[in-house]
Amino acid sequence: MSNYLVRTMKEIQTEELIIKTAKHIFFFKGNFQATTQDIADAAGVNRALIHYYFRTREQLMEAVLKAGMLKMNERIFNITQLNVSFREKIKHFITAIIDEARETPYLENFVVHEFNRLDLSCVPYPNKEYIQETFSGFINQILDEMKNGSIPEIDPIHFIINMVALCVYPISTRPLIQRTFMIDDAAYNIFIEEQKEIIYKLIFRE
Amino acid sequence: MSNYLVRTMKEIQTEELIIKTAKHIFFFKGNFQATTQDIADAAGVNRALIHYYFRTREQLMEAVLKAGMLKMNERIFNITQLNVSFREKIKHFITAIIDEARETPYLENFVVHEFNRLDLSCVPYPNKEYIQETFSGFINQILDEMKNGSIPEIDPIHFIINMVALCVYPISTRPLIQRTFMIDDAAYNIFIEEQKEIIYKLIFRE
Amino acid sequence: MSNYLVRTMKEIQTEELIIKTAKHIFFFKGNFQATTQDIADAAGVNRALIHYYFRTREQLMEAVLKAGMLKMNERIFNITQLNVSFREKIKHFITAIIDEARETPYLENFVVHEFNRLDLSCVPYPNKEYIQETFSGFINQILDEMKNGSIPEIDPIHFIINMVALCVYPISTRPLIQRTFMIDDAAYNIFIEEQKEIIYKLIFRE
Amino acid sequence: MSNYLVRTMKEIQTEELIIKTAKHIFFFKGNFQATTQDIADAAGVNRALIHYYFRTREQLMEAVLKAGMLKMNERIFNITQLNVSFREKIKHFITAIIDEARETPYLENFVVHEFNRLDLSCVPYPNKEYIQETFSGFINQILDEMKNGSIPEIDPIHFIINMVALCVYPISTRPLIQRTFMIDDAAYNIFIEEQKEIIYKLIFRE
DNA sequence: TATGAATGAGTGTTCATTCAT
DNA sequence: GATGAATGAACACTCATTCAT
Repeated sequence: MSNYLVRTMKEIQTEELIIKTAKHIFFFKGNFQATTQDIADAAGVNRALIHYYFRTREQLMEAVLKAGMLKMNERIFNITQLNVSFREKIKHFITAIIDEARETPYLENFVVHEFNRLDLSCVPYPNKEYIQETFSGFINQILDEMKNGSIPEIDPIHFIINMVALCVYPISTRPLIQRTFMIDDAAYNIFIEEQKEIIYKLIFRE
Repeated sequence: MSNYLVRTMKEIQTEELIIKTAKHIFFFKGNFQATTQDIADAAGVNRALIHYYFRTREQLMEAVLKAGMLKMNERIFNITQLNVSFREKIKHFITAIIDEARETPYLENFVVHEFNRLDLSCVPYPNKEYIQETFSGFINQILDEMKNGSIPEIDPIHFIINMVALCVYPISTRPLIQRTFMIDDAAYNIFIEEQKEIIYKLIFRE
Repeated sequence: MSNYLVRTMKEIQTEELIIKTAKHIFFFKGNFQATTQDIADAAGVNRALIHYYFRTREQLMEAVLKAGMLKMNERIFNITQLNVSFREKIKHFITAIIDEARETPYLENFVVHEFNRLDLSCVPYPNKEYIQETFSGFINQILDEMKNGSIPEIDPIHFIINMVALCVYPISTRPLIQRTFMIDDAAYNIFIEEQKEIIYKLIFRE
Repeated sequence: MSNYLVRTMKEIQTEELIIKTAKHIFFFKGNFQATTQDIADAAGVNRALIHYYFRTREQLMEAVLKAGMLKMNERIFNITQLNVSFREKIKHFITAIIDEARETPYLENFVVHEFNRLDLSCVPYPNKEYIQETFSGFINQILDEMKNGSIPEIDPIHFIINMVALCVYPISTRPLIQRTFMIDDAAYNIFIEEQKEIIYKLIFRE
């Protein structure tokens, strides 16, 4: 392998390591106030390296935010691309969102938090066509299912948001729920697995 | 009125003003990084007064956190105390939670955020008996309704959490949803009102 | 004295102390790279106090720069206001500039240095009328003297600048000259006193 | 040509390029705070190369300072070596100093600045004999001219310094003067050319 | 020779906190 | 009770410097 490639790989590795660590801190740990030192320590690198690769904390945050938004878009995009029955799609969707939310329980909160903190004009608007393209097929399928009566007739946006709400909310508020109802970690994992089934049944009125 | 009383009233007023302002910043604005200066400015008081009344920022945060948890408990407690039919109770519950969530959209996120930040041992455990007392009547009522088939038979905890999820999630993630689906403020308010109806129908399978 | 006045005086004292120290460091010591810590140490105050009063280092620098420019303007203004003969005026001017330059040997260099560093548009332009008003009387007097032959006929601007050059240059480049010609401090002070006489004689061709 | 020679030439070229660029930044631009990155960027080389050739920033500064002092010495030395009449010598001197000062307007300021910054013991003392050798002929010539009355009788050191002052000061304080008297660039160039004539006439009382 | 990656020391700045009044 | 002044600790960020290649 040439020197060039070795260097490039090293660079990418460290940069990747930093952003991966930052994502873990923000999305998984939910420590929105994490300092550059916190991130550097967690990544096992020198604090100045964060500035070497991202110049400012803010630019790192932007990179993390963009990655977070991309992750959310992909979550929906992936499911809409599946070539299976509607019921199968929904089953996959629920499982995928819940399982991913366990890995990044504070993803949505972080994104909302950054939206509040930033001048929203800084955050690039989603491409309207891309969104429509991504959703239109899925939304049409939802409308079809409503017509044939397998699911209740409501605005498909409500349908999607409610489905996501039922998946994500119990995970993003997990510490709160566990304390309120005094559920331990093991029990909560079971609780979440049951939730998958419950959401599915709720949607299809079984 | 004696000087003593005047001072006391002033004290209470200022202390209340500070905590009220802090709650607004944390629960409504979602600015979890707010500095004591931010809070003092918003309250129109001198920064040092915050320390006069609360000693440290951390103790103010604790007071806000406790107020937040109390607010959430009361939300549920109030509804359980209503002497109306189950369907009416649920209708009230949905309306109350959604309307309150609009006033404090980041209440849950803030509490979770503080749980993550703090050594959990610092936060006083909820009184098990109090929780049971509060919920038991409501849970029994839910179980009754399940038995007579008006709502699906699931763990009542799931039932409550899902109902709250459907109410709170669309409000706490409002900025995210508005951007993703390009919904403006006016349309979103209508969206939320529709959501009340949709949740009710979803619960009672109408 | 009322509390208000005491506090105000304290504030002004410290703020004055900081800027006075900064002026000493920049104008007298010529340490243009002085850090806020250097200034704070020299003033015997906490570094954060500099930010308390001036918010940023840059704003302190601006205040110092403005004070420096004012000082230079006043130097010329004061001399033009004297109600004495032209020869007396020049004698006063030379003495005043040299004596002041000894107290602030790097004043001009500092101002030029800041001009180079800053976007010049930030530095407020001198008021053309004010400058004209200040100089016009003096310039007319110079022109009169030229007409009656007591001084050589040149552009009065040249006359003024050259006079200042002869006063300031030997002081602002003092370390350089002392080393080049191996002159010790005592000898240099004598040298400067002689210079006063020499400039006067050079101007009036005595 | 052998590899060795190629490397050596490249080495010298790059080293020369760096110091030439540094001199330009310090002597011409007057940016005394220039970082190694600033210098590297201006030279179009990698920042680490500066350390490869000069080990530390300080050693580069020393090299630049030495070059600056040498430049100033040569300026005087060159003129003393000319085999022309005293008046011609002075005419050359004035023109040479002013024209060179235009190319390195901050040379003197930089040297003084470094003298202030450094422990003076670091900067090598000028060789007394060399200075005497260089100046003695010139000084004797000045003394001769004083005796025959073509120039006023003053300490020759004063004579030299004042002549340099009149040449250098209007250039080193150029931004300050231009602003004070609101002179544009074109007019200032004319101003400087006039100054050459004025200094000559002032010295010889014409 | 040349360079990107990496680091420790330092710099401006902010902040919670304390104190005298 | 209320406030401006003052401070130490922490923060993001910069910079000269080193090192492996």
